[in-house]
Amino acid sequence: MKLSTKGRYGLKAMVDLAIHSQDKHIALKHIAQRQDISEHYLEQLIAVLRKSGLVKSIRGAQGGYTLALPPKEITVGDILRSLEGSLTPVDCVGEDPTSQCKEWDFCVTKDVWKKIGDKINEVVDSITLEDLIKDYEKINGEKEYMYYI
Amino acid sequence: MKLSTKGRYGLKAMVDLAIHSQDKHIALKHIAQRQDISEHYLEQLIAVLRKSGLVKSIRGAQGGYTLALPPKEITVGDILRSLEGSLTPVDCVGEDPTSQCKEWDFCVTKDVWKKIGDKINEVVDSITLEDLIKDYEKINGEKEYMYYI
DNA sequence: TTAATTCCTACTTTTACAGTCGGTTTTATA
DNA sequence: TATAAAACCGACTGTAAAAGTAGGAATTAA
Repeated sequence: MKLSTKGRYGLKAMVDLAIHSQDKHIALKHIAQRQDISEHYLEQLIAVLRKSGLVKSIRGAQGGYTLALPPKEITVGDILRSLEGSLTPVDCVGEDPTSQCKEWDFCVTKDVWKKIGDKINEVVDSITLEDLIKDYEKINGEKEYMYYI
Repeated sequence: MKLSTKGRYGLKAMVDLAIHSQDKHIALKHIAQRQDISEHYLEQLIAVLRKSGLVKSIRGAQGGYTLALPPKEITVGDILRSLEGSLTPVDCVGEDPTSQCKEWDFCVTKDVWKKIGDKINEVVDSITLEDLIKDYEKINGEKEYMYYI
Protein backbone atom coordinates (compact mmCIF):
# COMPACT_ATOMS: atom_id res chain seq x y z
CA MET A 1 0.00 0.00 0.00
CA LYS A 2 2.84 2.37 -0.85
CA LEU A 3 2.97 5.13 -3.39
CA SER A 4 5.54 4.48 -6.13
CA THR A 5 8.30 6.93 -6.92
CA LYS A 6 6.15 8.17 -9.78
CA GLY A 7 3.79 9.88 -7.40
CA ARG A 8 6.50 10.99 -4.99
CA TYR A 9 8.88 12.34 -7.61
CA GLY A 10 6.01 13.83 -9.56
CA LEU A 11 4.72 15.81 -6.61
CA LYS A 12 8.21 17.02 -5.71
CA ALA A 13 8.78 18.11 -9.30
CA MET A 14 5.49 19.96 -9.39
CA VAL A 15 6.21 21.78 -6.15
CA ASP A 16 9.65 22.64 -7.50
CA LEU A 17 8.01 24.05 -10.62
CA ALA A 18 5.47 25.96 -8.58
CA ILE A 19 8.26 27.57 -6.58
CA HIS A 20 10.74 28.27 -9.37
CA SER A 21 8.74 28.81 -12.54
CA GLN A 22 6.82 31.97 -11.82
CA ASP A 23 6.02 33.09 -15.40
CA LYS A 24 9.20 31.58 -16.81
CA HIS A 25 10.14 28.12 -18.06
CA ILE A 26 12.45 25.80 -16.16
CA ALA A 27 14.68 23.17 -17.74
CA LEU A 28 14.03 19.63 -16.61
CA LYS A 29 17.70 19.28 -15.83
CA HIS A 30 17.46 21.83 -13.05
CA ILE A 31 14.43 20.23 -11.45
CA ALA A 32 16.14 16.86 -11.60
CA GLN A 33 19.28 18.25 -10.00
CA ARG A 34 17.52 20.09 -7.20
CA GLN A 35 15.26 17.17 -6.38
CA ASP A 36 17.91 14.51 -6.95
CA ILE A 37 15.95 12.54 -9.51
CA SER A 38 17.31 10.80 -12.62
CA GLU A 39 16.82 13.21 -15.49
CA HIS A 40 15.72 10.57 -17.98
CA TYR A 41 13.30 9.07 -15.55
CA LEU A 42 11.77 12.42 -14.62
CA GLU A 43 11.37 13.06 -18.33
CA GLN A 44 8.96 10.14 -18.51
CA LEU A 45 6.99 11.36 -15.54
CA ILE A 46 6.67 14.92 -16.74
CA ALA A 47 5.50 13.62 -20.12
CA VAL A 48 2.53 12.13 -18.32
CA LEU A 49 1.87 15.37 -16.48
CA ARG A 50 2.01 17.26 -19.75
CA LYS A 51 -0.48 14.93 -21.41
CA SER A 52 -2.74 15.41 -18.40
CA GLY A 53 -2.62 19.16 -18.96
CA LEU A 54 -0.88 19.99 -15.70
CA VAL A 55 2.35 21.38 -17.17
CA LYS A 56 3.20 23.16 -20.41
CA SER A 57 6.49 22.93 -22.27
CA ILE A 58 8.52 25.01 -24.69
CA ARG A 59 10.93 23.12 -26.89
CA GLY A 60 14.38 24.11 -28.07
CA ALA A 61 17.16 26.11 -26.48
CA GLN A 62 16.07 28.08 -23.41
CA GLY A 63 12.93 26.00 -23.35
CA GLY A 64 11.58 24.17 -20.36
CA TYR A 65 8.48 23.52 -18.32
CA THR A 66 5.99 25.60 -16.43
CA LEU A 67 2.68 24.97 -14.70
CA ALA A 68 -0.29 24.92 -17.06
CA LEU A 69 -2.51 26.46 -14.38
CA PRO A 70 -2.08 28.72 -11.35
CA PRO A 71 -0.82 26.77 -8.30
CA LYS A 72 -4.12 27.26 -6.55
CA GLU A 73 -5.94 25.39 -9.32
CA ILE A 74 -3.75 22.30 -9.21
CA THR A 75 -4.41 19.82 -6.42
CA VAL A 76 -2.21 17.07 -5.11
CA GLY A 77 -4.97 14.73 -6.23
CA ASP A 78 -4.68 15.87 -9.84
CA ILE A 79 -0.97 15.12 -9.79
CA LEU A 80 -1.09 11.78 -8.00
CA ARG A 81 -4.01 10.37 -9.97
CA SER A 82 -2.33 11.42 -13.19
CA LEU A 83 0.81 9.46 -12.33
CA GLU A 84 -0.52 6.62 -10.21
CA GLY A 85 -3.97 6.04 -11.61
CA SER A 86 -6.91 5.71 -9.28
CA LEU A 87 -5.95 6.12 -5.64
CA THR A 88 -8.36 3.51 -4.35
CA PRO A 89 -6.81 0.54 -2.50
CA VAL A 90 -8.35 -1.96 -4.94
CA ASP A 91 -9.37 -1.58 -8.57
CA CYS A 92 -12.97 -2.69 -8.18
CA VAL A 93 -13.93 0.55 -6.42
CA GLY A 94 -12.01 2.82 -8.79
CA GLU A 95 -13.42 4.81 -11.71
CA ASP A 96 -13.36 1.99 -14.23
CA PRO A 97 -16.72 0.16 -14.03
CA THR A 98 -15.41 -2.86 -15.97
CA SER A 99 -13.19 -3.82 -13.05
CA GLN A 100 -16.16 -4.52 -10.80
CA CYS A 101 -16.24 -8.18 -9.91
CA LYS A 102 -19.39 -10.14 -10.61
CA GLU A 103 -20.13 -10.73 -6.96
CA TRP A 104 -20.13 -6.96 -6.43
CA ASP A 105 -23.67 -6.84 -5.04
CA PHE A 106 -22.87 -9.36 -2.33
CA CYS A 107 -19.42 -8.14 -1.47
CA VAL A 108 -18.89 -6.90 2.06
CA THR A 109 -15.28 -5.82 1.84
CA LYS A 110 -15.82 -3.45 -1.10
CA ASP A 111 -17.43 -0.97 1.30
CA VAL A 112 -14.21 -0.92 3.30
CA TRP A 113 -12.15 -0.23 0.18
CA LYS A 114 -14.59 2.43 -0.92
CA LYS A 115 -14.40 4.28 2.38
CA ILE A 116 -10.60 4.24 2.29
CA GLY A 117 -10.53 5.47 -1.29
CA ASP A 118 -13.01 8.25 -0.57
CA LYS A 119 -10.93 9.53 2.34
CA ILE A 120 -7.69 9.45 0.37
CA ASN A 121 -9.28 11.42 -2.45
CA GLU A 122 -10.79 13.84 0.02
CA VAL A 123 -7.37 14.61 1.48
CA VAL A 124 -5.46 14.96 -1.77
CA ASP A 125 -8.18 17.02 -3.42
CA SER A 126 -8.19 19.46 -0.53
CA ILE A 127 -4.49 20.35 -0.89
CA THR A 128 -3.33 22.62 -3.72
CA LEU A 129 0.15 23.50 -4.89
CA GLU A 130 -0.44 26.95 -3.46
CA ASP A 131 -0.85 25.43 -0.01
CA LEU A 132 2.46 23.63 -0.41
CA ILE A 133 4.26 26.77 -1.59
CA LYS A 134 3.07 28.53 1.54
CA ASP A 135 4.30 25.66 3.70
CA TYR A 136 7.61 25.80 1.91
CA GLU A 137 8.02 29.52 2.50
CA LYS A 138 7.06 29.16 6.12
CA ILE A 139 9.67 26.46 6.66
CA ASN A 140 12.48 27.80 4.55
CA GLY A 141 11.98 31.53 5.03
CA GLU A 142 14.32 33.65 2.99
CA LYS A 143 17.02 31.05 2.57
CA GLU A 144 17.52 31.14 -1.18
CA TYR A 145 19.81 28.16 -1.20
CA MET A 146 17.35 25.81 0.42
CA TYR A 147 15.72 23.71 -2.24
CA TYR A 148 14.54 20.59 -0.56
CA ILE A 149 10.89 19.76 -0.94
CA MET B 1 -1.08 2.66 -4.33
CA LYS B 2 -2.88 -0.65 -4.33
CA LEU B 3 -3.29 -3.15 -1.57
CA SER B 4 -1.65 -6.49 -2.35
CA THR B 5 -3.55 -9.75 -2.31
CA LYS B 6 -2.18 -10.34 1.17
CA GLY B 7 -4.42 -7.69 2.60
CA ARG B 8 -7.38 -8.51 0.41
CA TYR B 9 -7.26 -12.27 0.90
CA GLY B 10 -6.46 -11.83 4.57
CA LEU B 11 -9.50 -9.69 5.23
CA LYS B 12 -11.76 -12.02 3.27
CA ALA B 13 -10.43 -14.98 5.23
CA MET B 14 -10.99 -13.21 8.52
CA VAL B 15 -14.57 -12.29 7.65
CA ASP B 16 -15.13 -15.89 6.56
CA LEU B 17 -13.81 -17.05 9.90
CA ALA B 18 -15.93 -14.53 11.76
CA ILE B 19 -19.04 -15.82 10.01
CA HIS B 20 -18.34 -19.56 10.11
CA SER B 21 -16.27 -20.22 13.22
CA GLN B 22 -18.63 -19.33 16.01
CA ASP B 23 -17.01 -21.31 18.87
CA LYS B 24 -15.74 -24.03 16.54
CA HIS B 25 -12.62 -24.42 14.42
CA ILE B 26 -12.63 -24.21 10.64
CA ALA B 27 -10.19 -26.01 8.37
CA LEU B 28 -8.13 -23.74 6.14
CA LYS B 29 -9.21 -25.84 3.18
CA HIS B 30 -12.80 -24.71 3.58
CA ILE B 31 -11.93 -21.05 3.84
CA ALA B 32 -9.74 -21.35 0.77
CA GLN B 33 -12.49 -23.07 -1.18
CA ARG B 34 -15.22 -20.63 -0.24
CA GLN B 35 -13.06 -17.60 -0.92
CA ASP B 36 -11.35 -19.07 -3.97
CA ILE B 37 -7.81 -18.61 -2.69
CA SER B 38 -4.88 -20.97 -3.17
CA GLU B 39 -4.72 -23.14 -0.08
CA HIS B 40 -0.94 -23.07 0.24
CA TYR B 41 -0.82 -19.35 -0.25
CA LEU B 42 -3.55 -18.68 2.31
CA GLU B 43 -1.57 -20.88 4.70
CA GLN B 44 1.26 -18.36 4.61
CA LEU B 45 -1.06 -15.47 5.21
CA ILE B 46 -2.86 -17.06 8.12
CA ALA B 47 0.50 -17.90 9.68
CA VAL B 48 1.14 -14.18 9.88
CA LEU B 49 -2.28 -13.55 11.39
CA ARG B 50 -1.63 -16.25 13.94
CA LYS B 51 1.70 -14.75 14.94
CA SER B 52 -0.03 -11.40 15.33
CA GLY B 53 -2.47 -12.97 17.75
CA LEU B 54 -5.55 -12.49 15.60
CA VAL B 55 -6.37 -16.15 15.02
CA LYS B 56 -5.84 -19.33 17.05
CA SER B 57 -5.27 -22.78 15.65
CA ILE B 58 -5.72 -26.40 16.68
CA ARG B 59 -3.48 -28.91 14.97
CA GLY B 60 -4.26 -32.42 13.84
CA ALA B 61 -7.39 -34.06 12.52
CA GLN B 62 -10.55 -31.98 13.03
CA GLY B 63 -8.30 -29.06 13.80
CA GLY B 64 -8.57 -25.66 12.21
CA TYR B 65 -8.65 -21.97 12.88
CA THR B 66 -10.81 -19.63 14.87
CA LEU B 67 -10.67 -15.98 15.83
CA ALA B 68 -8.46 -15.26 18.81
CA LEU B 69 -10.79 -12.47 19.96
CA PRO B 70 -14.48 -11.59 19.63
CA PRO B 71 -15.26 -10.03 16.22
CA LYS B 72 -15.98 -6.72 17.86
CA GLU B 73 -12.43 -6.55 19.18
CA ILE B 74 -10.71 -7.11 15.84
CA THR B 75 -10.51 -4.17 13.49
CA VAL B 76 -9.82 -4.11 9.79
CA GLY B 77 -6.75 -2.08 10.67
CA ASP B 78 -5.37 -4.87 12.87
CA ILE B 79 -5.68 -7.30 9.98
CA LEU B 80 -4.34 -5.08 7.22
CA ARG B 81 -1.37 -3.74 9.17
CA SER B 82 -0.48 -7.26 10.21
CA LEU B 83 -0.28 -8.41 6.60
CA GLU B 84 0.76 -5.26 4.77
CA GLY B 85 2.86 -3.41 7.29
CA SER B 86 2.29 0.27 7.90
CA LEU B 87 -0.58 1.67 5.83
CA THR B 88 1.05 5.04 5.22
CA PRO B 89 1.67 5.96 1.56
CA VAL B 90 5.41 6.42 2.15
CA ASP B 91 7.71 4.85 4.73
CA CYS B 92 9.08 8.08 6.17
CA VAL B 93 5.80 8.85 7.94
CA GLY B 94 5.24 5.30 9.21
CA GLU B 95 5.97 3.96 12.67
CA ASP B 96 9.64 3.30 12.10
CA PRO B 97 11.60 6.44 13.05
CA THR B 98 14.78 5.25 11.31
CA SER B 99 13.09 5.68 7.93
CA GLN B 100 12.80 9.43 8.32
CA CYS B 101 14.93 11.14 5.73
CA LYS B 102 17.54 13.63 6.84
CA GLU B 103 15.76 16.56 5.22
CA TRP B 104 12.68 15.75 7.31
CA ASP B 105 12.50 19.17 8.94
CA PHE B 106 12.44 20.98 5.62
CA CYS B 107 10.19 18.57 3.76
CA VAL B 108 6.88 19.95 2.54
CA THR B 109 5.41 16.79 1.04
CA LYS B 110 5.70 14.70 4.19
CA ASP B 111 2.71 16.55 5.63
CA VAL B 112 0.64 15.37 2.68
CA TRP B 113 1.69 11.77 3.23
CA LYS B 114 1.00 12.06 6.92
CA LYS B 115 -2.53 13.32 6.40
CA ILE B 116 -3.27 10.50 3.98
CA GLY B 117 -1.87 7.90 6.35
CA ASP B 118 -3.81 9.28 9.29
CA LYS B 119 -7.09 9.13 7.39
CA ILE B 120 -6.47 5.59 6.18
CA ASN B 121 -5.75 4.42 9.70
CA GLU B 122 -8.78 6.28 11.00
CA VAL B 123 -11.05 4.43 8.58
CA VAL B 124 -9.65 0.95 9.06
CA ASP B 125 -9.49 1.29 12.83
CA SER B 126 -13.13 2.31 12.97
CA ILE B 127 -14.41 -0.86 11.28
CA THR B 128 -14.55 -4.13 13.21
CA LEU B 129 -15.25 -7.65 12.02
CA GLU B 130 -18.56 -7.41 13.84
CA ASP B 131 -19.54 -4.52 11.58
CA LEU B 132 -18.72 -6.61 8.53
CA ILE B 133 -20.70 -9.61 9.81
CA LYS B 134 -23.72 -7.35 10.17
CA ASP B 135 -23.27 -6.05 6.64
CA TYR B 136 -22.99 -9.60 5.43
CA GLU B 137 -26.20 -10.66 7.12
CA LYS B 138 -28.02 -7.63 5.84
CA ILE B 139 -26.96 -8.37 2.29
CA ASN B 140 -27.26 -12.12 2.24
CA GLY B 141 -30.21 -12.59 4.56
CA GLU B 142 -30.99 -16.20 5.32
CA LYS B 143 -29.43 -17.61 2.19
CA GLU B 144 -27.25 -20.33 3.69
CA TYR B 145 -25.54 -21.09 0.41
CA MET B 146 -24.29 -17.58 -0.12
CA TYR B 147 -20.69 -17.43 0.91
CA TYR B 148 -19.20 -14.57 -1.00
CA ILE B 149 -17.47 -11.92 1.04
C1' DT C 1 -3.08 -46.92 12.83
C1' DT C 2 -4.85 -43.89 9.64
C1' DA C 3 -6.37 -39.80 7.73
C1' DA C 4 -6.92 -35.06 8.40
C1' DT C 5 -5.02 -31.27 9.55
C1' DT C 6 -1.53 -27.51 10.88
C1' DC C 7 3.17 -26.09 10.34
C1' DC C 8 7.57 -25.11 7.95
C1' DT C 9 11.18 -24.11 4.45
C1' DA C 10 12.53 -23.64 0.09
C1' DC C 11 11.73 -22.89 -4.68
C1' DT C 12 9.60 -20.70 -9.00
C1' DT C 13 7.17 -17.65 -11.91
C1' DT C 14 5.38 -13.34 -13.06
C1' DT C 15 4.95 -8.57 -12.90
C1' DA C 16 5.69 -3.83 -11.99
C1' DC C 17 9.03 -0.58 -10.77
C1' DA C 18 12.83 2.19 -11.60
C1' DG C 19 15.54 3.21 -14.23
C1' DT C 20 19.08 3.38 -18.73
C1' DC C 21 20.24 4.13 -23.59
C1' DG C 22 20.43 6.19 -27.89
C1' DG C 23 18.66 8.74 -30.50
C1' DT C 24 15.22 12.73 -33.28
C1' DT C 25 13.18 17.22 -33.38
C1' DT C 26 12.77 21.95 -32.21
C1' DT C 27 14.49 26.56 -31.43
C1' DA C 28 17.09 30.62 -29.36
C1' DT C 29 21.29 32.92 -30.07
C1' DA C 30 26.10 33.86 -31.47
C1' DT D 1 23.35 29.78 -40.68
C1' DA D 2 25.71 26.76 -37.56
C1' DT D 3 25.58 25.29 -32.94
C1' DA D 4 24.18 24.01 -28.65
C1' DA D 5 20.46 23.55 -25.54
C1' DA D 6 16.60 21.82 -24.71
C1' DA D 7 12.11 18.80 -25.23
C1' DC D 8 10.47 14.54 -27.15
C1' DC D 9 10.33 9.46 -28.12
C1' DG D 10 10.58 4.30 -28.01
C1' DA D 11 12.97 0.37 -26.79
C1' DC D 12 15.64 -2.02 -23.64
C1' DT D 13 17.31 -3.86 -18.79
C1' DG D 14 18.06 -5.06 -14.01
C1' DT D 15 15.89 -5.85 -9.64
C1' DA D 16 12.79 -6.78 -6.08
C1' DA D 17 8.48 -7.92 -4.50
C1' DA D 18 4.28 -10.30 -5.25
C1' DA D 19 1.97 -14.40 -5.88
C1' DG D 20 1.93 -18.91 -5.91
C1' DT D 21 4.03 -24.06 -5.86
C1' DA D 22 6.00 -28.08 -3.88
C1' DG D 23 7.04 -31.39 -0.59
C1' DG D 24 7.28 -32.93 3.51
C1' DA D 25 7.30 -33.02 9.07
C1' DA D 26 4.59 -32.79 13.23
C1' DT D 27 0.25 -33.29 15.57
C1' DT D 28 -4.09 -35.34 16.86
C1' DA D 29 -9.14 -37.09 16.60
C1' DA D 30 -11.46 -41.11 15.48
